[in-house]
Amino acid sequence: MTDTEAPLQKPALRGAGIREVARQAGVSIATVSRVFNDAEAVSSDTRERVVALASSLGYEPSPLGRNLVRGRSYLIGLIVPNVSFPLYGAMIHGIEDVLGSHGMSVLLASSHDAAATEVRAAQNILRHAVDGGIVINSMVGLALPTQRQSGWVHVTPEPPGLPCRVELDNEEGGRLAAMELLRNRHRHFAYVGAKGRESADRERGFAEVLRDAGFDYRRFEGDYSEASGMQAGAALLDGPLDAVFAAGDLMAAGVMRALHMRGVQVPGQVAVVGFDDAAIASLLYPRLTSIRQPGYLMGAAAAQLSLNFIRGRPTEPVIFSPELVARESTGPPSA
Amino acid sequence: MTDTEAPLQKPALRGAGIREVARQAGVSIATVSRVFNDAEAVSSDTRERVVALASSLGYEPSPLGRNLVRGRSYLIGLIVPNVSFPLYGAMIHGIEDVLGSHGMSVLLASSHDAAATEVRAAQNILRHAVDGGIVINSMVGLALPTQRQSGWVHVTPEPPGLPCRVELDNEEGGRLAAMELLRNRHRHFAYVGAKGRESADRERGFAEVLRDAGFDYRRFEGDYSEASGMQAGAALLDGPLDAVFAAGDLMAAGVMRALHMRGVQVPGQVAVVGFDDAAIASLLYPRLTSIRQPGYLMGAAAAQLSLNFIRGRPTEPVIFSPELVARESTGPPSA
DNA sequence: TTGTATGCGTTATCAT
DNA sequence: ATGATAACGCATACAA
Repeated sequence: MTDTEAPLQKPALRGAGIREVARQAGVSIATVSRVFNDAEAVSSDTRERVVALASSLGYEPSPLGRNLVRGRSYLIGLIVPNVSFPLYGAMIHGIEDVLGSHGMSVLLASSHDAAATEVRAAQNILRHAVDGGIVINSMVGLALPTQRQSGWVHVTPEPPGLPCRVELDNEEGGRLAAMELLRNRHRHFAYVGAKGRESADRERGFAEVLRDAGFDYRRFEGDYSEASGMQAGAALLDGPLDAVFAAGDLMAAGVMRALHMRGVQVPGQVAVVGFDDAAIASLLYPRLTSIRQPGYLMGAAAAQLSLNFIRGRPTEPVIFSPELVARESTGPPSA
Repeated sequence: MTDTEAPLQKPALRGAGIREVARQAGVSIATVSRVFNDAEAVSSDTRERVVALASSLGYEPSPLGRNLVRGRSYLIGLIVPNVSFPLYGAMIHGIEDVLGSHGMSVLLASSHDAAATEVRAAQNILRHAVDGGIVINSMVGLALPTQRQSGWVHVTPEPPGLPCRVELDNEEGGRLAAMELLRNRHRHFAYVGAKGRESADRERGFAEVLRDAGFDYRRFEGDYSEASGMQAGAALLDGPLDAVFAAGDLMAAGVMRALHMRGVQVPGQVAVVGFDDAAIASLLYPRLTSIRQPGYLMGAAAAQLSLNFIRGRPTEPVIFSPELVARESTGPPSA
């Protein structure tokens, strides 16, 4: 993939500069600059002349020069574990929208769920004089913003002390799942979780509601993969079971596949709730009830936080509430 | 979301500049520059002194100044319809890897499958003096690179005349699907397509192989959505049917759901092949046989093309071959 | 309203 | 091996 370093030929041929426009228009470069920053007053006469000449010469102010003199790049770095994960896609959408409406753009780098790659991604971004940055589910955590001044907002529950932070109320998510399952009069519950604080928070909420209703539950620890969900499904069938809450939709899919392979009806015999409301949730048989994270809004909030920071405004953590998306996997048996 | 335009406070506080480092080290700024571009020879004595002082002052060359004098931004614009779509995610991965290994970064903007948004995305990117650009499945087509000099590579089959282009051999994909279905001795075929050239190419290959084998097929036009796939499934059951090729995995999922709802066994009674090998393909019941696009490689190729263009090298279209990923939906009946 | 002049932080050329 | 110094393309304070 990496070929021998090539000659990187001289600066790409440039079009007319501000000087040439000024010369031909018979004005100073200051006036041309003013026209394009339409801040101060320019006589509509000269303005027209300059605009006409500029467009005929194909002139546009160079972002490079502008950035240098202004001391900013209008770039916000974004480190994301995996672009394809639907939740992150929604966040990116929100980030782009907010940033775009403020004249900023997204400099992307993926961490691919590995600490080493995340560090490389950060270095890649830091080479670019970004005005700020957003990191989704950082594995490196606080070690990141060390370089240069801070201004990085984290979208993750991990480092609880962080000032610039957007997170989901995972405990509430667990509560929602438990309530949905209780509503359908189940009795034998199970939680399929994973390592990390997110899963722990979800389980805490789940356990709390069940306890208050006088129920206990069994647990299985997976790793958010479908395979681990299948193991969970198989393992849990050893005992009485009629309701499963999985900390991720992929694991929920795995549980459902395991049940399906053993002829267990969903939701007839066992109800299943997932987490994230990924695109696959509505494509499974039956369609999967899930706890949705408001990804778009979380991304938008992160972007806004970043902008606030740049502008020197005080920032404080934003916490979002999840939402239950009820589908067939907890509803009445489907055809 | 858009608050009142804020004061955008003065240039972020800067650290020590090259001048300060030079002064304290008792050398000229030229020498400091040389140290950080370790191109020419600098006596290891002064080099050490400069490096030590720079790190103690927290100095790093400013990308802004460097970019200005070099006339490039080390940025490649990337316009993608939808970040979440797994195929595009794979492409982005490839793009990032190649670009990153050449010191370039990705400036991201999503088009969200709408022409208007794509144009906004392009404008957003063009504000940044990118050195080049990649656009995946452009809806605007050739209207895009008009502004500034070209240098944009397209990942799409749409404008066949484009010099900088990466595309998939969709016809071959259709052939692969037909061969897989023929291999399993089916007789009553159907194609579920959509508008656009991609679908047309896939159908052509599909039809060609079937014709050579002495078979005909029925057709249904959807729009790549699961819902349209369900309609197709329902409609096609009006006639004899034991093999379906859908131009997208979502439509294939819809077909399978429609069959499932009517008690038709897959693959026992009807075999199904999808396209793209999206993540959902391996999560469905049964797991879906699909035609995989080598997304990572296509992205990598696009990035390489873009780099070549920047370096003034000749570029020519790259065409990739799809690959059959055989799973349960065309295999023997599963448990 | 417009022009002059300075500086932004760096690289690169040409001396030395 | 190192130092002056001239760009790079623009914004802006100040003067007119």
